[in-house]
Amino acid sequence: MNLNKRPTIKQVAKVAGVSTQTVSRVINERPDVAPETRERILVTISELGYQPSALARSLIQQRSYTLGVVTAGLKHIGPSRTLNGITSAAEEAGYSLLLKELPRYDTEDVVPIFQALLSRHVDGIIWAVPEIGENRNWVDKQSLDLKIPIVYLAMEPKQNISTVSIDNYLGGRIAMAHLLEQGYQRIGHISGPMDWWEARQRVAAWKDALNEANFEARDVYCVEGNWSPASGGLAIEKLFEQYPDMDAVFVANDQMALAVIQAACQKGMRIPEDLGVAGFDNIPESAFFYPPLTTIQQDQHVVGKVAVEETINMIESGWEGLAPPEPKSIKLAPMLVVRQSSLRSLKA
Amino acid sequence: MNLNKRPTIKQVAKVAGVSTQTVSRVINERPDVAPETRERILVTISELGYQPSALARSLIQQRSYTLGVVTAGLKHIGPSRTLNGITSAAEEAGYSLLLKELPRYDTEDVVPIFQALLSRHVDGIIWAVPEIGENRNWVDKQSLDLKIPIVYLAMEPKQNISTVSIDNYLGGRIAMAHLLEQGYQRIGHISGPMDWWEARQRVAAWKDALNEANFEARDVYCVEGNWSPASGGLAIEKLFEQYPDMDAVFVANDQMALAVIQAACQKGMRIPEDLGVAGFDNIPESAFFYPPLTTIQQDQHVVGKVAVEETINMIESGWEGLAPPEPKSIKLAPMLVVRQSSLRSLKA
DNA sequence: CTGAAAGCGCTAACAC
DNA sequence: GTGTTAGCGCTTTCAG
Repeated sequence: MNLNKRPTIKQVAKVAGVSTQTVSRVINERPDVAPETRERILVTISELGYQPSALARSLIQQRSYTLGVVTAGLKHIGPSRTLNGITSAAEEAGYSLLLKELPRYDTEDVVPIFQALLSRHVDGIIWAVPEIGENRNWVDKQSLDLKIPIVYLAMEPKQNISTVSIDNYLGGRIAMAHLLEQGYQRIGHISGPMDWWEARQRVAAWKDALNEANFEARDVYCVEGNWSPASGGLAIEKLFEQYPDMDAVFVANDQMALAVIQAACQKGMRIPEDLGVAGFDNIPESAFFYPPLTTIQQDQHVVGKVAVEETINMIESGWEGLAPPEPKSIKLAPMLVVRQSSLRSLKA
Repeated sequence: MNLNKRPTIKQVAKVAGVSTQTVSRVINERPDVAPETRERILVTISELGYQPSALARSLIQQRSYTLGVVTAGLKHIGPSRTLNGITSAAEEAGYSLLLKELPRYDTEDVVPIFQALLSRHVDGIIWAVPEIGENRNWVDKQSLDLKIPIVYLAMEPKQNISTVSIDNYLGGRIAMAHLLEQGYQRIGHISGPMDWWEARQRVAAWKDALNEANFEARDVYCVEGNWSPASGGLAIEKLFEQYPDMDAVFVANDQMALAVIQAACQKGMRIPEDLGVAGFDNIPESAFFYPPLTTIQQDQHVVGKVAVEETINMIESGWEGLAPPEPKSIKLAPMLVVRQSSLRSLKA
C-alpha cells in the first residue's frame, strides 16, 4: 500500500465499488448502510490505510474540534504545568490544540495571534498568559469581537468574560494565618513584580492579614522581587536592613524563598527559630530545601483542565458571539503545605 | 462589520466588484493586478475584516505550514524548555504548532497520535519524547512509513533517522573531568532511571572517566534514582552505606543533587570538603542551593530550535517519502558551570 | 491584467 | 440502502 500520497475517500469508494457518500457514511458510523457493504468498505479502508482528512471535515462542518492555546513563559514551570493540564483535558475531550507562545508576557499586539488562530478555524481560545501591567487592555476593546468563546487564565475577574484562576488572595491569607498561628508577629513580605495581578493579590493578603491581627504592615516591610531566586536574595538583604526585628517572611514564590533560606543560613540565622519562612507554589524542590519549605500549593494543571472544560462547554452550548451564556469567574483554592521552615511552635 | 460569520473571499470579491481570483492574487501578493484594483480590494478587505482561511489553503496546496509536536512530561521543566525552543523557532519560521502530549513516557500505541496529526495535514513531526525502554520500538517497523519528515529528540542516533539531542555522554565526561581535576578520587554516581537513554549515557561517562583515570567504578558505587529529589535522598543514603569512603558524587540531575546536599548537611558533612557534588541540568535553583551546585548546563530550548530548523529543512527540500535526504544526528554540547559544591581545591 | 472553470477532500440534502 | 448534486473557502489552470 505504498501510495505516494494518502488515499482519499474517492479512491476508497472506487476500490470498494461504491459512492463516496457511502464511504462517508461508514466512517461516520451512520446506521443506514448494508452490513455487507459496510464490511467491504471497512476492509478497503484498512487495506488502503485510509484516514479521513480532518481539514476537509473542518471546512465543511465549520467546526474543527481544535482549541487555540496562547501561553507565555513556557520555560518557567508554572505555565508548563497549566499547559500540561490543558493537553490532557483536551485529549480526553477529543480536541486538538494549536499552540502559540508569546515572545514576551507584555506583548501588546495580540491581533496577529488571534488572526493566526482564527484563520485555522479554532473553535475556542484559551488565553493562558498571566495578567501583567497593561497586557489586558485589549480585552475591553470593541475591535476584538470574536465569534468564538475565549477563556482567560490568571486574571482579575471581569464582567462578561470567563476566567479561571488560582485564588491568590486566599493562598496568601492561608500562609499568613499559619505564620501568625505559629506566633510570628513581625512578618515581612517579598512580593512578585507589582505589575503582576497575582503578585498584588498576595501582597493584599499579607497586608490584610497583618491589619486584621492588629500588626503593622508598613511599606518598608515589603520588598519587590521578580520571582527569580536572585531577586529573592537581593530582596531579603534589603528587608534585613529595613526591618531588622522581622521574625518571619512570607515570600511570594518558592524560588525566591530558596534564596531567602540561603541568605539567612549565611548570616547564621536559624530557620524557623530566628526567622520563619513561607513560600508559594510548592515546587518539587521545596520539600528538600534545608530546612524544608512551608508553602502554598497551587494546582496549576487543574487550572488548565478547568479552562478546557469551560471552553468546550461554551462551544458546545452553541454560543452566538454575544456575551458568553453565563460568563463564569472560577477561582480555585490553593492549599497549605506545612514544613519545617515555619514550625516554630514545635521548637518552643 | 458585525457579520455573523467571518467573511469569505467571495464576499470580498462581490463588494469590490471583482472575481475571487483577483482577490486571491491580492492576498497572495501576486504582481499582476492593476494598482487601482489592488487598492480597492485592499480597502474592502480591511473594511470587512477579511482573513483568508488557512484551512482551505492547506487543502488545496497540500501544505499546511503546521508542525506536529509530540511531547511528554510537560509538568517537568526539561520538556517545557524544549517546547519553548520549538514554539519560538516555529513562530519565526511562520509555522503553526499542533501539540499532543503523551499521557505516559512509555506510551506504546503511537498510531492514533500519528493519525490525529496526519489527518490534520501537518507538514512534519517533532517527536520530543525522551527515549525510554522500548518506547522507540516502532521506529523501525515498516508499518510506519510516513510520507512526511520526522525528527526525534533525546534519542540514540540511528541509521536513516534524524535526531537532535544533548550530548549526555560528553556532559558526564565534563563533570567527571572537573571532579577529578579537583582531586576527588572516589567518586560515586546517582543515576537516572536506567531505562532512559540519557541516564545510561551519563552512567557510561562516569564509568569511562573513572576507568581512564585508573580508579575503580564498581557497581555498588552507582545507585539508581528516578530524577526526583526524593529518590536522590534514598540513593545517597544507600551510597553512604555501600561506599563509605566516597569523597564525591556525580548526580545525574540537579533535583536529586539537592537532596544529596540536604542529606549530607544533616549528617554534618561539609560540602565540598568532605563530599564534592556535581549535578546535571542547571535548573534556576541550583545557584541558590547551600552550597551552590556545580552542574552541567544543557540548553534544551536550543534542542527545540534546532529540531524545528531540521524539520523545516527536510520539508522544504521537497522530501519524497524515502529515506531522509541526509538524516542527520545532531548532538549539542553541554557546558560546565562551576560553583561551590565541587570547589575543594580553593579550600585546600 | 482579469475572469471562468475545475477541484483540494469531504459531507449535507436530496433523490431514487 | 445508495447515488447524485452541490458546495465548504480557497487556488490552480487556462482563456481572453
